[in-house]
Amino acid sequence: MSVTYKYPHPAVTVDAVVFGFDDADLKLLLVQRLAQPFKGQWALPGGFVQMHESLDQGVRRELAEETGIDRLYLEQLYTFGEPERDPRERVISVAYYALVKLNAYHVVAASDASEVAWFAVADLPKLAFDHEKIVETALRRVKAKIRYEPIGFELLPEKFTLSDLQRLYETLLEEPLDKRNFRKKILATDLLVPLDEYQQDVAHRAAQFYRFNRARYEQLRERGFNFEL
Amino acid sequence: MSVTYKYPHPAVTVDAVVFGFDDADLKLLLVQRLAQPFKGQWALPGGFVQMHESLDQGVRRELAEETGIDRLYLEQLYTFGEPERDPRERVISVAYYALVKLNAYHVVAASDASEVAWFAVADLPKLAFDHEKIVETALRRVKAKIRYEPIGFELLPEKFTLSDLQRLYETLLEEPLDKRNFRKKILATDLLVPLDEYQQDVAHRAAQFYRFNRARYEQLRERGFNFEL
DNA sequence: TCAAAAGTGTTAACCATACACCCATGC
DNA sequence: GCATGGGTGTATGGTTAACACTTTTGA
Repeated sequence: MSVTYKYPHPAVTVDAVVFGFDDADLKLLLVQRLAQPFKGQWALPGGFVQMHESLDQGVRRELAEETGIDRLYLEQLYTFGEPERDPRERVISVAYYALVKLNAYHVVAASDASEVAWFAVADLPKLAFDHEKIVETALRRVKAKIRYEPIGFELLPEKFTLSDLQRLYETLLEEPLDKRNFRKKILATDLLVPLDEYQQDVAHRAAQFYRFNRARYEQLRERGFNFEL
Repeated sequence: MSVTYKYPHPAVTVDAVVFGFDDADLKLLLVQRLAQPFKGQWALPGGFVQMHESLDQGVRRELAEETGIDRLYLEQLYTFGEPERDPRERVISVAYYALVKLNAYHVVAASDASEVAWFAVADLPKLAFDHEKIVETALRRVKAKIRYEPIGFELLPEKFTLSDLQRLYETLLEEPLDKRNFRKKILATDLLVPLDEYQQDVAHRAAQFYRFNRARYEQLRERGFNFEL
C-alpha cells in the first residue's frame, strides 16, 4: 500500500445492529467478544473494513462470517468517531442497522466459534465499547422509519396475518392501535396481497395470510405515493 | 501512535455540504482545490480527521480554516466509502451537511488562500471526486427534512418576513404554496414570534418581521409535538 | 359451551384545500 | 395613480378517530 497522505490514519470498522421480531418482542443479535478489550462481553457483530471492499460489502461479509446471516435489509445508520471510543487506538465505526426475518435464522451458525445470540431489546446485557449508544440510535431510527416506509415487512415471514403486522407496529410504536382502523388503513395502501391460506390448528377462527407486494410498492412510489401508517 | 490492530488503515476525511439561501436560490459553498488530484476543480470543503478530534470537531475546524464559517447548523449525512473514490489511496469520507445564514457570510474569508465561493445549487460546476453524489444525497436529505423539522430557519436571517419563509419553502419543495394556507399553518404552530418591526423603504406595503422561537420548539417537542409543514 | 382471536361499518369531529379582494407604500 | 407585494376568512370535501358485536375454531 502506498501512503500518499501525510496524516496518521485511524482504524475503520463496520458494526451492525441486527433486528428481528418474534411475535411479541423486538430482538437484537449480539456476539460475545473473544479477545480483549471487553473480552467475554456482548457486542455488535462487526469488524475492520478491508482495503478492497466497500462499507456495505464489509458489513455483509462480517455478518456472514460471524452469524451466518446473508439475506437482510441493510441501511447505513451513523458513523461514530469519538476519539476515545476504543481504548487501544483511534477507531471510527460506520454503523449499519439491519432487519431480518427471525424465523429464517432460529439457529444462528457461529462459523468462527464465538457465541451468537438473540436478546430482547427491552432486556439487553451490558455492551462493549459505545455499542449501547449505537443501539439507541438504531432503535430511534427504526421506530421513526417504520411510520413512513414499509420496512416492517422485513421483520415478518413472507406470509403473515394482519394481527401479526399489527402486533409488530404496536411493539415498535409502543402504543395500542385500533384493529378496524389499522386494517382499513393498511389494506387501503394496496400493498398487501391476500393469500388463499389460513392459519392451521389454532383454537380460534383461523386468520388469513397476506404477503407484501414489493413490486407494487416500487411502482406506486415512482408515481409519488408515500407510505404512511 | 501505537498500532495494535493488524489491518491496514484507510484515510478518513470529513466533507461538508454547506447550504445558504439568498431570497431566490439555494446556494452551495465550494472551495477550489490547490493540489492534485483534481487541482483547480471545485470541491466540498473538508479534510483529514485528526487523531485527537471527533468527527464533528473535524468538520467545524475544516470549515473555520477554509471558509471562515463558524456558526452553523450541522448534521452528519452519510459516510462514503467506495474503494476507488480517491485515485491515490483508500479514503473514507464522513459527509456532513450544514445550513448557514447566508447574509452573515457575504464575504467569505479564505484564510488559507484557496478560492471559496457560493454557487446556485441549480447551476453547479463539475466537482472533484464523488462530490456530486454527496451533494445529491445532501439535497435529498434537506428537501425531505424541511417537511418535518423546522430547519428552514437556519437558512434565514434572525428576522424574516413570512414571504421570505414561504419563498424558501417553495424553493426547497419545488412547488408553489398557497399564501393564506401557508400563513395559517405556520402561525398555528406557535413557533413564530411577530416583532414590532417592519420592512423599510419598500415600494409596497411593508411586511412584518418575525423570528423563530427555538425555546418554544424544544418545549413543544418534549410534549410530543411534531413539526410538519 | 367456553375461551380466544378474526373479521367487519358507520358516524362525528377535525383538517386540508381552494379561492379573491383590499391595503399600504414608493415611484 | 399605478405597480408591487402584504395581509386577511370562509366553505367544502376528505380524512381520521372512536367505537361493539358476530364468527370461527379447538379444547
